Amino acid sequence: MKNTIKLYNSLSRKKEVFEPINEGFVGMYVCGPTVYSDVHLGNCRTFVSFDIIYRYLVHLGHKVRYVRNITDVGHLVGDVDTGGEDKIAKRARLEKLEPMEVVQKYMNGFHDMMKIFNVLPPSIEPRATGHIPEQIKMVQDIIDNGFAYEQNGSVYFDTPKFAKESGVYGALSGRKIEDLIAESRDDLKNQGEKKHPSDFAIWIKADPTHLMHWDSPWSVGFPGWHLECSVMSTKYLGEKFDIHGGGNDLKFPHHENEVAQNHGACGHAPAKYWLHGNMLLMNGRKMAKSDGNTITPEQLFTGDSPHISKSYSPMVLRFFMLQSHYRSTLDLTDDALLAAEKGYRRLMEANQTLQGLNHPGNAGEGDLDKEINQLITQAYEEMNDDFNTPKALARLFELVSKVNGLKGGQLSFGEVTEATWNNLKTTFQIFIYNIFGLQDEMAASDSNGNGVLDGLMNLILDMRQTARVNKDWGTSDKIRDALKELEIKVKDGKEGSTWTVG
RNA sequence: GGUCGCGUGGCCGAGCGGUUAGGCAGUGGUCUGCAAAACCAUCUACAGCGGUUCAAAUCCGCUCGCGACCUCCA
Repeated sequence: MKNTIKLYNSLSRKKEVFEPINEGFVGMYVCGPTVYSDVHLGNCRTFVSFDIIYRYLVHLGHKVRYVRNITDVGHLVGDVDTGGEDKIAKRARLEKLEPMEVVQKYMNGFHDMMKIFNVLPPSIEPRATGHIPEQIKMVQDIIDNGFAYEQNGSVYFDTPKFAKESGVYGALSGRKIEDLIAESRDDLKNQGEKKHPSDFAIWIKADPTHLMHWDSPWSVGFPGWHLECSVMSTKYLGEKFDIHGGGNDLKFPHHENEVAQNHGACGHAPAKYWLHGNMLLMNGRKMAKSDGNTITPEQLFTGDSPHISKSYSPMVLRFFMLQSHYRSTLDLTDDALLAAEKGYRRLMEANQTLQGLNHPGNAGEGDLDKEINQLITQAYEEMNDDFNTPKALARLFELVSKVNGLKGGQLSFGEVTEATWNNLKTTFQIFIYNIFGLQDEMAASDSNGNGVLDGLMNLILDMRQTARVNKDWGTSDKIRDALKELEIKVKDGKEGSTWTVG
């Protein structure tokens, strides 16, 4: 199967054929979280989106080095000029903890949540504080190249100069250089140490009370936000790498400034393809920590929120996210989650059916065989087209109907070859588990000794079957109703009854 | 104010010039002791007004509504 991927490059604003810089190898950098508070759902959506992209690239056989950073210094609340405080330092002050304790605490929480959502860990997860010498070096390089200046111990990136000389500033976020330059007139009074309002700090002199600081040629201070990503992507992926990803809201200023820094230090752009995930909305508005419009993952899992009527499992959320394209906004509502939950179950149950159903052999090839193979091919084509998970999912659901039809006898195995059937089995496993990264939360048995449960259920369903054969409907219905109370659903099929939890 | 994007059927959500997206919900059937599940069929669409085209949800213009970024955010 030929798999040429097309992906939407934010830089060119169009879909491009993906051609790795080094055939067979892919370098991908995704901006990770600033660990100053609990992760919220919006973050999770971004990381799930890139997890699927990562998984798909790996599935296609690329050797992917996936770098996702942890920002643990430099990210300010507000702006340098207005006395912005480092987010981690502020939190440390408020919680009376060491900054590194804050970092550890929320980083652990972040990792736990990623695991809950079945997001694979990156190949390298570098931290800003672990790369201070490298950041100092890059600041120096940028100064040496004439794109930064020192001012009272802080170092600022000279955006007008860079914009004029490189012609690339603003290209990613669609900002016009003329507008940036023109800005200077109006905001002249508020620019503090900066020569121009759009200049940004790459090294910040720490005031004496600041909890995190390092020696540098300019001052005892700390690196500016944006710099860590330029430094760490360069260090682990090289000056030029394939994919840089992140949330839409990072396009400006974060990514724009990152590009500027890389240019300023190395003379060229860092990433070939820029991918941006779109925002998770709630009630039609961006879900953000900064205002109240938010729901935590924990609240979703427990149902403890005025926005939802019940609890939803992590995989229902993951499925919900798969149903929209990563570049589209996704509106979280209770109705949508309810629908996603049912869809998720239908998919997983069909997969259980599929895996447990063996081809009877002696079959020919018919239209159905062709349809199945075509749908499988299409599912891949959808993924190749800018990782279109909703469309790929749609193809899978069409296959679900085929599987159920074959199980229920509405469709005939006589039209499907054994090879196709086995291919279908494999394809489902690959898509559901390897690519989409879903987990089967309803599987009857898991690691902790559910052999006992299986045994009990077999016994109970066997007794109910006896009652049914004897037309003792009272007993059989009583068993079914009682199990339903325990959240166990019994489904009567032609070859006996099956059950699912939840 | 500047920049960008969006408005699809009861809900979510694909589509980007001509074909059934898909999920959930609804309706009618099949199956079933009944129910559930499953299968089959089926009803609600492309914000409004113009234009381009043989053909527009899809391209262009205008109007209305919404959102994001421009300040910390994934």
